[in-house]
Amino acid sequence: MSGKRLQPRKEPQQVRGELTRQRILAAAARVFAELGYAAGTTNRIAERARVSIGSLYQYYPNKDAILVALAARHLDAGAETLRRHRETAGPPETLYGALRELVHVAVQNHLDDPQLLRVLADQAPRSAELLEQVARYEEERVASVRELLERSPETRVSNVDMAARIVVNTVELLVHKLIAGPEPLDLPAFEDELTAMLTRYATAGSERSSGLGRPVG
Amino acid sequence: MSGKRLQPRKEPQQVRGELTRQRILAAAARVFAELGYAAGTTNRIAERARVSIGSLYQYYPNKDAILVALAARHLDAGAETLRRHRETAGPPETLYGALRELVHVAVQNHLDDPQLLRVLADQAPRSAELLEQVARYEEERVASVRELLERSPETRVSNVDMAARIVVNTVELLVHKLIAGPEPLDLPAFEDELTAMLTRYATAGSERSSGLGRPVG
DNA sequence: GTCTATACCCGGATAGAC
DNA sequence: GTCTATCCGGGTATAGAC
Repeated sequence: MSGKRLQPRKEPQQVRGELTRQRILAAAARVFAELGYAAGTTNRIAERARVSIGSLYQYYPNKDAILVALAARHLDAGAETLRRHRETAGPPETLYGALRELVHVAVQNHLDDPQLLRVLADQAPRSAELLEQVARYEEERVASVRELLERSPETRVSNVDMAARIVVNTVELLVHKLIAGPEPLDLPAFEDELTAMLTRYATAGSERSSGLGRPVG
Repeated sequence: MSGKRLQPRKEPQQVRGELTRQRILAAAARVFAELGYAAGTTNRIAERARVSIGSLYQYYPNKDAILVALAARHLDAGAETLRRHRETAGPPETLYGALRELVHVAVQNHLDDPQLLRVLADQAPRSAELLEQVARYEEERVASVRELLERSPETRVSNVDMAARIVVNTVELLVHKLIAGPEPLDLPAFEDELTAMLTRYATAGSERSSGLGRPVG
């Protein structure tokens, strides 16, 4: 009973804790991006976060959990990117517009830390949980594109299922690879060309019928 | 000077040696394909090859060398696939034919061991040597496609450089991912659709002008 | 609640017998 | 020329002091 300590310590347990948690995550992002998953050791992450290895393990039970947290953060960012885009651009009206949105959002979503994203996609340990989560997400997008193709009167593809898989994966993979690649990329040109390819594919050359900005060629 | 051994031992040094060498390589292919590079330990490879770990290191100086050998073997197979294809089909005459060949050869080249190919492409430790070798190979193919696009009168793309990069990478990445994927793939349909996408892109919907087998749509 | 020190494990690679 | 046994390094994770 000696206390004269009202308003004790604000709430450092919560705030500072969350802060160092973020520091660790940020450090992990950079270390994984630079060295890959295998060479990105927990010691190195702790060092980069200027936190001892012991502290790191107080926030994350193991190395894998850090990667999962990073992945979750990326998925959230993806949804957020789409939301913000629609906030100004509105929902797409034409097939061309939808495909352009698909491409644009993917590009935006990979601009911040392409290297890390590549590690996440390529070297992530295929834990059943994470694997399933990603698969479900992809399935979702494929279904959405398939629906888009079916609904749109401009569509000319013969095999809608296959087309949807091809479109989604093409965007995803190309963006991953080309943005993360060593040589700098002319982003607007890239978006234009990729969107053009997808649109011409989906409409079999009848892209005049939609609200195409520039009738390429 | 005691010998009564003419025709001594045939030539077991050469023949049996090369044989176990191949056994090790085959075992490594399966182990890497199943477990990935990190979890595919040399011990496990030796075990699978029914060879002791000591013997393994007599044939390969380190783990990485095994991976490089595997990669080299794949590149050779690629060239061979192309050669055999042209042997019966002849060189492509039209833009459509060239793109179809590009797709078909890529698919054929990934049919034998897709899992392994994925490990090779994704998890290979980025040793400068291997990295450069792959980059050069890709640059080669991009240049070839660019030339193809420039030469062909049917071409309608606005940005030839970008288009060539997109085409080559799309084929490479899609084939990797979709063939290695869990769900079975309708190969002929896949080849048809992918070729259609690339052709429509390159010719901007004027694919009627070439020797197109089926005017899709 | 953050640190240091270290236990524990496992993989790559080598030594040396046969 | 193939084996067994082992070294050595390093990475994850924990114990326990402060």
